[in-house]
Amino acid sequence: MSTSNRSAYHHRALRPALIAAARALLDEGGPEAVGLREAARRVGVSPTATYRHFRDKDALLAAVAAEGFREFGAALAAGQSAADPFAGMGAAYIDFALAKPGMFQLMFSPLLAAQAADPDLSAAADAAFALLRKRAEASAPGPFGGDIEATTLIAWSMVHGLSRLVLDGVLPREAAEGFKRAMLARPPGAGPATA
Amino acid sequence: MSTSNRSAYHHRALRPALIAAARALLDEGGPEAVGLREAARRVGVSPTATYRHFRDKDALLAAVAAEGFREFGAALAAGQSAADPFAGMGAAYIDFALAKPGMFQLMFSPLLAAQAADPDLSAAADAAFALLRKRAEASAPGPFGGDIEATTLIAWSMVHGLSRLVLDGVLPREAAEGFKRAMLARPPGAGPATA
DNA sequence: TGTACATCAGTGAACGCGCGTTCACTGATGTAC
DNA sequence: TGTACATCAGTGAACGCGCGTTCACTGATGTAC
Repeated sequence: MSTSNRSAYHHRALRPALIAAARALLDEGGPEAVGLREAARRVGVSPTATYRHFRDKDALLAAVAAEGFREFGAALAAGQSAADPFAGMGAAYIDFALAKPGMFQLMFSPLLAAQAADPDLSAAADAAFALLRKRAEASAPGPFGGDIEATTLIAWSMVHGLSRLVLDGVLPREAAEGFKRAMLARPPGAGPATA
Repeated sequence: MSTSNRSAYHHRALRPALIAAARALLDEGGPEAVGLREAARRVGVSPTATYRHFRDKDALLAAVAAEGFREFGAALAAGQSAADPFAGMGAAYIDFALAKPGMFQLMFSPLLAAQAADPDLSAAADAAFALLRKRAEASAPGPFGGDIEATTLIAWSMVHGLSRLVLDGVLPREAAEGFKRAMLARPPGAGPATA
């Protein structure tokens, strides 16, 4: 390691290290568990050092969430290359939420709206959401009519709601499997049912 | 007021007063904003007095959530007496979430699972959820097949997801109206689409 | 009707916690000449 | 190649905050006799 034997005073990669530490906290205890001081402690740096790289706590969270949205977009894109693209993307949505619950919760927290001015976060989120819309566009008319707006809204709401109900412990994890099977049996993108 | 001129030492109705104060905090700032100390402060009583009526903070929150679930159940029941019972109940679900966002978030927070042992909360939640299930039962087969489980899951996920996406500021409030219109146009309880 | 006393419902002070953020600072780096 | 110096990236101490919870306590209530 060429970086390990240099002076410890200058970390040289504090920003990504702080983001990584915040992610670890996110994984361990959800959005509530992420703190500037604790992240700094994990990296082995004083709390103050944080402010060299992030305006405040929300800026750090926004950076983490942006990373999350990029991974989310990639997962959705990969999902739609399944035999049934619509159901595939839906399954990818749910799988992401269940695999990275802390991240998912952060991404869909009020932070997103509060940090709307953050170009990195906004761009990452918009890109992911655009995938959903594109997919609905390709698959409309859905079972609720031909409106693309409505198809997007309904499909998105469905996978999002299922994800949250499972994450919040209202529905058991197996519900996600049942849901994915039902989606596959007759995805909303399959058009009107053939009676 | 026969109660106003008695000694202030014994409040006589501290429990409901604390619940009401907690609800007010919930309305003002969401679940995060609810605190034992602040609730006690509002009622004009020492923080310690709280412990005469609630084991701890979570017990107070559970009492508030139970109240919420009772109102939620009543709203759902009222909603299903609409011309289209399925869409009516769905609209009632969404309307409740948007009208009482703090309460809705508390009800569907990890608290519910954490306080599963609380009989009052469990009963209230189960009663509300049973209504959803009953409605799906009456309306199956839905557009995803005849499985009652699947119909419940899908319809519930839909309205829940839409509610959360709007509450979290991801979708604009108008989306809820568009969603309700789409539901009415072809509710999942209407059975397979007539091509 | 009056009184003793158990019980109930409060008080007030304190503990320990961790947080986000600001301040004045210093050590390390790298660039211009 | 060496040196002066601006800039950058850290430090350490402190502020003020509010929280949940525990402790030993006291004032008010209501019931038995």
